[in-house]
Amino acid sequence: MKNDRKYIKEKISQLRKKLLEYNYQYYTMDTSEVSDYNFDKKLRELFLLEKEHPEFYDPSSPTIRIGVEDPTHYSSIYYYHKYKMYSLQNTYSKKELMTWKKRIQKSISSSLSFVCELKYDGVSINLIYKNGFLTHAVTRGNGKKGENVIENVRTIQSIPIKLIGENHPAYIEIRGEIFLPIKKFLEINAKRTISGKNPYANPRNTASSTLKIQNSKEVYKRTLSCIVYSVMGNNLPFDTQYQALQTLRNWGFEISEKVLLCKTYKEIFHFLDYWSQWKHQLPYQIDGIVIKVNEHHNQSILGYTNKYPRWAIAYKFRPKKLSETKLLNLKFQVGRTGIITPVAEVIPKKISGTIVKRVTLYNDHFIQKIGIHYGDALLLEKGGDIIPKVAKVNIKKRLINASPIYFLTTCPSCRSHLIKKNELFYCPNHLCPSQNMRKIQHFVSERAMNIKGIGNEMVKKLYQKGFLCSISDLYQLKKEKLLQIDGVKEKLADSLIKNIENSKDNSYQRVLYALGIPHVGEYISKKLTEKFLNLNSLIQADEPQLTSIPGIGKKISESIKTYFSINENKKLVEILMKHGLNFSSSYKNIVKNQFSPIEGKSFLFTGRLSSMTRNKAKKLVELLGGRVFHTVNNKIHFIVVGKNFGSKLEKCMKKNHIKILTEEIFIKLIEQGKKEK
DNA sequence: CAGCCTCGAGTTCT
DNA sequence: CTCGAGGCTG
Repeated sequence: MKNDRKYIKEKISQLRKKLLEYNYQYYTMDTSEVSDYNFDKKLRELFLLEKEHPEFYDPSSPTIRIGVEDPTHYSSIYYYHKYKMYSLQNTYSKKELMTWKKRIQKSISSSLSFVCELKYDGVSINLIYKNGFLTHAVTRGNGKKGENVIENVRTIQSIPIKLIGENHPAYIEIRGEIFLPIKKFLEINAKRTISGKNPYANPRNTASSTLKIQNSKEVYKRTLSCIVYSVMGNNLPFDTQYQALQTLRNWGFEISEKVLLCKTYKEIFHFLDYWSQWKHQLPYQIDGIVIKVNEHHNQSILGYTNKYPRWAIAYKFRPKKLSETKLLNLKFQVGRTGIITPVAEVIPKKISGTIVKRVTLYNDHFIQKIGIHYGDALLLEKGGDIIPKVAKVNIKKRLINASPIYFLTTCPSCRSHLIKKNELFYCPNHLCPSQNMRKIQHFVSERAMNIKGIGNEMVKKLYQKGFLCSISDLYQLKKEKLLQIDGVKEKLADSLIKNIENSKDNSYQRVLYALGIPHVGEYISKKLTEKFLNLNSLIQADEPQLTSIPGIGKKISESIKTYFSINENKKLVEILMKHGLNFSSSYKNIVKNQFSPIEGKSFLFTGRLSSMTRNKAKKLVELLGGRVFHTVNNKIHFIVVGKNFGSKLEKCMKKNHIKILTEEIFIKLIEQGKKEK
């Protein structure tokens, strides 16, 4: 009996080892010692043994990747990325690429090299390995938080469950792209068509929806692929992008099939031209080329903006086909701030998976630039594959008597004379019915007061019936009025009333944003409510007080002053206060504002710090909600003085309000700031 | 004052 | 996602 167990254990371990090895060979070296048939046979054998002997369970077993694990096993599906997943700055022109290269070269004195990789058109994924084992696979989501799709990702053969080799970092995140080879995509669609289902629009969408299928065995059958391109973590065993790729390959991953390490425009452009010509020969879709600064230390000098790394750019191939449709009608919409937006209504046309009926023309400048006439044949593309955009007009199909488009001179809603400010036309009437309705729609919207059940359509109906003429009417809306709206019955009416009532609990910050003061969005609202703890102090604030907030200048402060000087707005705020909406910051907010040493404060550095780089210091300050400037100005609270400091210190000493800190005190502040958090 | 970055505002469809 | 405006840096 004892021997028997020992034998089984040995057998299981052998099978696991062999399968992992085969798997690696098959998918990375393009050769295999074992046929698919044998591979499956061994896999099945292992599965049966493991099922009979659960005591030998091991999360790294190759069987788990084919989805035999109990799906109820998952913990929560949402997962925060430890390192933010950025998107890439992209460009369609070589000229812009040259500007980019010149720009980054300005901030870097040493010689730069670049790595060019193919940009696979798939779904971004963040693979988390702890001590060499795959533990999570998280979709990009919004860059900070994604969905854990580990069960499905385990079925992907080109992703190792255990990294090859030894001494792997304790924690790493590997970034890659999951995609579906074109051939497989066509097969899946052929099958779907036969069984009467709608075919998928393109391989990318298919890969994306495949990752979300609940049944991992189905996912396994679809044979997704994955390539990886970067590693995040501490003390990584390489210091260039090129080495990172080689390391990834040694760990058992697939990397971009073609990689170029180079220095000059000429080399980069040659790579771009080559692949722009030959991309169709590849068995998968690519939508461009990614160009990255090779050296990690140069990457960290360049750093990141809020959205992208400054050290990388995607050169995208022009979207393949433009879809032609016809301009049927031109509508002018009035936004909540009075901006008039022209929207083209076109013959419905299917473009990469969705039917497009309307497309924005932004403003008059855009219409003139493209040169659109009534009845024109419009060529559409999809910006980022979601929002349709007019690329150009098919001039050949223009009718001889086609008339050019003249922008409106009066508001389509209230007939007021429009005012032109820069490129935009505004309706100046702040009582304009259309603007008014838009304001209500904004007020109830998800990001503002988030009143569920009352969306744009509902507001429109209520507005047209005269039940909802201003924001404040919301809070005296009676059930009997709601019941007069099509499709509203007892149950819905009750829930709407309840949701309106509940919205009174929203924070001051949300309420302020919901008012819709021009130029005051979510971010500025937040800043304002942190500095001015109730509405009264905001109304009474003068310009210098307002502009002392980073991000608020003359225009925004003027807009705020103007808003509260208009009678209707004053009345509105008064009524909302009576209804019990929040017009002061919560206790938590007040405490945060008063006691955090870093949050909301601005720093300036001079001289060299001994315990960290300036870049690191900057990141720490920003992480804790502070700001870092590089030149002396009136918004600075602290100057941190290091070795060999420069003239900035002298300039700061002339300004009485700036506190001078040594490095030690700065570090203490940081420590304290971390504790508060 | 140019150039960069961030924010606000408007938009599409499932 | 995209465009333009506003704010800030150098």
